[in-house]
Amino acid sequence: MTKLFDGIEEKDKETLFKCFNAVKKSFFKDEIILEPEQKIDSVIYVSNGCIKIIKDDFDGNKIIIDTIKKGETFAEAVVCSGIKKCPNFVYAQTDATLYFINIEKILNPCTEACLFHKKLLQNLVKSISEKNLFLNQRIELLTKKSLRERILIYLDKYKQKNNNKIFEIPHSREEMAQYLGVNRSALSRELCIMKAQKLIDFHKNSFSILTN
Amino acid sequence: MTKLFDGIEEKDKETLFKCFNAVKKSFFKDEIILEPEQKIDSVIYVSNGCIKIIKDDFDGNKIIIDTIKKGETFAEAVVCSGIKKCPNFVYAQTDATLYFINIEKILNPCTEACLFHKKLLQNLVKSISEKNLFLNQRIELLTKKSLRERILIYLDKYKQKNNNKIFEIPHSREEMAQYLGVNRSALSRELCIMKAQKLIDFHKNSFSILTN
DNA sequence: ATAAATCTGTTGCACAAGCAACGAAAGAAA
DNA sequence: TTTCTTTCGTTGCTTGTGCAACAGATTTAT
Repeated sequence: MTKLFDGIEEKDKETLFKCFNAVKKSFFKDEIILEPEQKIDSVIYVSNGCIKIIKDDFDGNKIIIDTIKKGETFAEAVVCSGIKKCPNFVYAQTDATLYFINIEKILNPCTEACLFHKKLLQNLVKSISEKNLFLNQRIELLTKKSLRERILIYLDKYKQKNNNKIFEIPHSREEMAQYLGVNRSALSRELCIMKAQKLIDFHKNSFSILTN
Repeated sequence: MTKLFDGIEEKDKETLFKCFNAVKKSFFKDEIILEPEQKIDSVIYVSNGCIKIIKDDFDGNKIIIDTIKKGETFAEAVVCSGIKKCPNFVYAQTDATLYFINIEKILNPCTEACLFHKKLLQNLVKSISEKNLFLNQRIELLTKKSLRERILIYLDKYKQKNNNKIFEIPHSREEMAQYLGVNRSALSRELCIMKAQKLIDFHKNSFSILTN
């Protein structure tokens, strides 16, 4: 995935942040950064630490939407779409330092000659587009009716990514179930059936697909 | 939804197309415009007619992904993401005239003084972002386990859009089922049960939610 | 090392929803 | 009008998967 500041060096970031009048804020572990419905008009850059985005279901279920790590940004789509209301809770997973960069500053040419502005805009477009494709893939998966189909699509994705017979998945079973939109124990059951039928093999998070 | 040329007048479009060296092509009804895996590096503007994007399932199921009408563009996300391979079939639903606009031309500042370039870039970012949010909403819906929940989320969406007790939905039952990721007859069954339980009411495509 | 907590697999049960097949209603065509 | 086509509702049957509850395994904390 392309990041907003890809291809821009650390020292140049400083220049950009100044040019953008970016606001620096620090948060302690578990502190709330944003709440649902809160107004937001900035892309947020994680300079240090790690934050998590959590969806609070009506039913009280808390689902981790995403984890944003050092050097990454988030909220691009929300602020660029003009909605400008935070759809989820955002917590600090660790102590964290963030930069809030007003989106208007990014979208409008800077008065000073700002060399990296063009690159930044292109990164913005590219990263949102990539996210878009990712979401499309997930929708395709979620519209499959059988759990087995979903599992196979999921595994195939990580097989291609690792490009190896044996590959690692980055999720726990619970997370995987969440991604596939199914019940954890049902997932566990189906995985074991597939293993018994010699369709796949796995040990912990190492998987392989046994096609003939 | 924001369109790529929102806020840009017809006569100015001409200027832009020239500035971009856009390629004009015409297609007859049912002609194939793009095939899966085909290389693509242009955003496509539908100047006349109407085209449809169709996903060809391994199983042979054909699913209409989207319909693009006169004045709209498509393929933004694919070409901006750098994938640059068409993921689906694209057909002409009617006779159609299209403009192919190379994405590099859009992303890079024009040598000539092109007044609308900035606006165009901002539209691009906004429209992809909006699409992004739309996809997120759909994912949220698709991860609901019960059909009833999905129906209610779906209806609520169109209720808010129409902002009226009685509102229209833009899908046939088959399309609605496809959007919800469920079986059509199961959808029909559940809708009627909900009507019997006085949770909702509907006649053809007019719906209302009977909350107390 | 021991205890506590978390993660993963296992199983029985219930039921929501898939599927197929058909008929009624509505709309289009002749 | 009549006929054909498409859409929608209806129903019986079947099954995949949700859910709950527990057990074993693994990891983390004390």
